[in-house]
Amino acid sequence: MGRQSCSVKQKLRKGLWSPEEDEKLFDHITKFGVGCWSSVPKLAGLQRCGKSCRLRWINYLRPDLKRGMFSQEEEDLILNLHEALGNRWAQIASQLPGRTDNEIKNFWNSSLKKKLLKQGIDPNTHKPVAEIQVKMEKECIMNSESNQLSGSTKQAYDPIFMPEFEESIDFNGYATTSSSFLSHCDARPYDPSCGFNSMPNLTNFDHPKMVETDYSDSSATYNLIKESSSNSIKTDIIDEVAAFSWDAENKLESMFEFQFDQAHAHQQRTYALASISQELTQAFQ
DNA sequence: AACTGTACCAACCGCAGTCGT
DNA sequence: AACGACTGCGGTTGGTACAGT
Repeated sequence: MGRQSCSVKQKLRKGLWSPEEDEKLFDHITKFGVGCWSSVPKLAGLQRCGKSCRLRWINYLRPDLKRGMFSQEEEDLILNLHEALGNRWAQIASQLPGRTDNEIKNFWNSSLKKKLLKQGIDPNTHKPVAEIQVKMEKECIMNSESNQLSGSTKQAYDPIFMPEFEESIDFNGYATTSSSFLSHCDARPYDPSCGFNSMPNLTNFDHPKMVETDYSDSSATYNLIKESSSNSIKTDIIDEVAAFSWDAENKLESMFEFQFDQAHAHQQRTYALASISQELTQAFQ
C-alpha cells in the first residue's frame, strides 16, 4: 500500500488551477506572505492541499518570474550547469533568476536533450556518443583482460584526487598531516571550510598522475572511501564537492592552471565536473 | 474532416531531509 | 530515540495544441 497523496486524503481539488483560485492564492500570499504552506489553503479559502498551493505559487504566480522563451545565454548556462551538476534542477534554477526548476526541467527534456542528441552528444555525460561507445568497449576489453590476469577489479585514477582524500581522512574523520592534499589544514575533523573551497596554495600539490589522468573510471577510488570513511564524512565530502562544483568554474580554473597543460584544461575540467556531480553522489548512496 | 503522432508544459506523486514534540 | 508534520526535490503523468497524413 502506497501513501495517499494529500488531495486524495482530504478529497481536495486537483488538476489545473482556475483564475479564481489563482486570484485567491495570489491575494493571500501578497497580503500575508509565504508562511506555513499547510495552512495556506484554509486561510486563502482554497480546496487545495498546501503542496499544490506552494507549487502553483513557485511555478506560476510568483511576481518575479520571467516569462517566455529561454535566451541563448540561459540555454548555454543550463547546458554548462547540467554538465556540472546533472539533474539538480533546483540548483540549476537558482542560477537563472526568474526561472523555476520545473520550467528548466521541462525545457531540458523537451528541447535541450534532443538538441544534444542531434549533435551526437550524450545528454547524460555531455560527451560525444561515439567516444563513449569506444571507451565502453575499451573498458570492457581491459576489464576482462585484467580480471583474467589478476582476478581483481581494475583500479583507475580519480578526477578529483580521491586517493589524496583517502590518505587525508582517517577512520575517525581526522585529516592526517601526511596528506599533501589537505596539508593546509591541521589534523582535525574534516571541515568543509578547509577542504576544496579554500585550498589556498595548490602550486605545491603536484601529482604526476594528474597529467596522465584517465577520467573514465573512478569507482575503485570511491569504493575505498566508501569503505573507510564514516557516514558523516561522506556527507561532508558530498556537500563540499557540491559546493565546489557550484563555484567550479573559478576554482577548477585556478586548480587546473597548475596541474594540467592548457590545451586540455577545458576537457579535463568538463570531465571532472561531470564525475564530481554524478559518480561521487551515486557511489556514496 | 478525421485520425495519429509529437511536443510542450502544468501539475501530481513519492521520497528524503528537516524540524518540533 | 521515535514519531509525525512539513517542505523541497526530481521523476512522471496527463491534457492540450499543433503538425502531418
